[in-house]
Parts: sequence; structure tokens; C-alpha cells
Amino acid sequence: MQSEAYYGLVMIETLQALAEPNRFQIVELLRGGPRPVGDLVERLGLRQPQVSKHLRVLSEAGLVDVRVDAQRRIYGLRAAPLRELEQWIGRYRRIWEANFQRLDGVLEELKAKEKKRGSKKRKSAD
Amino acid sequence: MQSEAYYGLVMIETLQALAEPNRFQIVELLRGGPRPVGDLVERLGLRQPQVSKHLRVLSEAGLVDVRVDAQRRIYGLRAAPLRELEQWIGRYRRIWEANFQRLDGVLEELKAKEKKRGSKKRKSAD
DNA sequence: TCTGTATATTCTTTTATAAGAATATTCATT
DNA sequence: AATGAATATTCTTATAAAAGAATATACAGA
Repeated sequence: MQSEAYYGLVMIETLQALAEPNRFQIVELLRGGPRPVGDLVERLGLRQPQVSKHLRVLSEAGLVDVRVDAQRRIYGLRAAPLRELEQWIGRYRRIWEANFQRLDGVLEELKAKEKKRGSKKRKSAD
Repeated sequence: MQSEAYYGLVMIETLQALAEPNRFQIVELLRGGPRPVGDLVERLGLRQPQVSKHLRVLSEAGLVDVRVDAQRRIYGLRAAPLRELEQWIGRYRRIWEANFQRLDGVLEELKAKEKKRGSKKRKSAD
């Protein structure tokens, strides 16, 4: 009984893995192709154990795989999770492609008691 | 002029907002259209304050906006962050569209012997 | 003005996650 | 077999984020 409600369970892991700045950077670096750990350490300015730990998270999320080269481990991106993420976002595309607002039943119900005041709040400065 | 290295700074906030299961669920629910808080509370089975707090995070990440209807707040999705996320992923599309595996010659031969979880023994002092 | 409804905010406590530091493991070379 | 290099793992500590609980705010209607 894997309903759509639980579709996100795998997505969450991907998102959590990507949501950490250093891991995001690692993924960005790997976009250019596979790299050994030491290379990432150098470019990120992190300590080796931290990089290894981040790589482990990415690996467990399926975002990277590893190839062994003597003492070196060459990490590279895996397509699957990113592809899935793209597919997931694709389901939202209509939000910016069409007039998204007010085509749902919930709104219909609300409109029944429509009051419509012009007050706007929650606007943060930038 | 934004350096690519820091392109992620805004992306991170989006990812972090989405990476929390309940917030992810909220976004999924809002895909169907704007909803008042109480409606989300009901469907999520969370307590109202938690939902409000999650909505605040989403709001600060720019993922939702709010419309006031008397005491109600109707939250709806905003396109921008999702569109950016999609664009970001788009830069990775080649990973699953093309022969991404750039086997730089030396590495291909080595193949993989990985996945060897060892045990821990051997304790020596010096 | 008082009351009920809907939502937000402010604590405090709990839990998850990242960094630090030290050490272990693996492999190539000698 | 010993050594050095590259990477991983296991602690511990620090920090960030979520949940709980109580309360505050805003609004509509009587």
C-alpha cells in the first residue's frame, strides 16, 4: 500500500542529503566528473574525515557511487536520485506554466463565504 | 554577477525546507491548490502550532505565500523556488542522458571490489 | 465589549546532525 | 614485513532543528 502520500520517502533522503551545504558542494564538484576523496578535500577546504562522512551520506542516499583505485576511492554521481527529483518537480511544473490559482475544490468552498479584504501582511524586506 | 560556487546558497534553503517530511507533505498537499492552515492540520495529523511553524519555514524559503481571509490564512505554493530547483537539476541532466561515465582510462580496469565491511580487531600499543 | 474561532509566537525539552580528534583499515612500494 | 599514503570509522562534543505546552494575537459576530 504505497500510496502517493509515501512517494516522498525516497525523495526525502535525497533532499536531506543535498540540503547540507558541503554535500551540495560535493555534488556540484562531481558534476564535472568523478573525483578521488583527496581532491574533494583540497577543493572544499574541509578535513578528510568530514569529507568521507559526507560522502557516506551521499552514498547511502544513492547519489554517488565509488570506484576503487588502489588506496584511492573515486566518487562519481549516480543518475537515479537526481532523475527522480527532476520527475518529482515535474509534477509541479504547471504551477509556473499555467494560471495555477483557484482551480481546486477547497477554494470553491472558501469562495462561498468570500469576504475579500485588501489587507496584506507577512512581507519581509530584502 | 554571481559565482557558480555560491549559486547554491539560495538552493540550500529550498532544499532544507523541502527535506523535512512534514513540510514535504505540506508542499505535496498544496500542489492541489491553496489551503487554509486548519485544513493542513487536519490532513497531516499534526498539531496546529507545528503546522504554523513549518509554514513559516516554507514561507521564509519563499516556497509558499499566504492570503488572508478573516481569521484564516490560506497558504499556496510559489513557483520561483521550485522553478529554480528544476533549473538546477537541469544542469545535471546530461548525467542520465549521455555516456556520463568518463572512464579516464586508468580507472576502468580497476572495476569494483568495494562493499567490504570489515570487522575491528587488532589492538596494539607501542 | 465579550466570546469563540483560527492562527501565530514564545518558551522549554528532545532529538538529530555536523564537526573535532584520534585511530583504524587498506594498499603499494620497498 | 615495515612504511607511508589515502581513506574510513569511532568516539565525543557542539549545534541546529523539531516537538510540546502554554499563551498571545487577530478577527467576526452577538
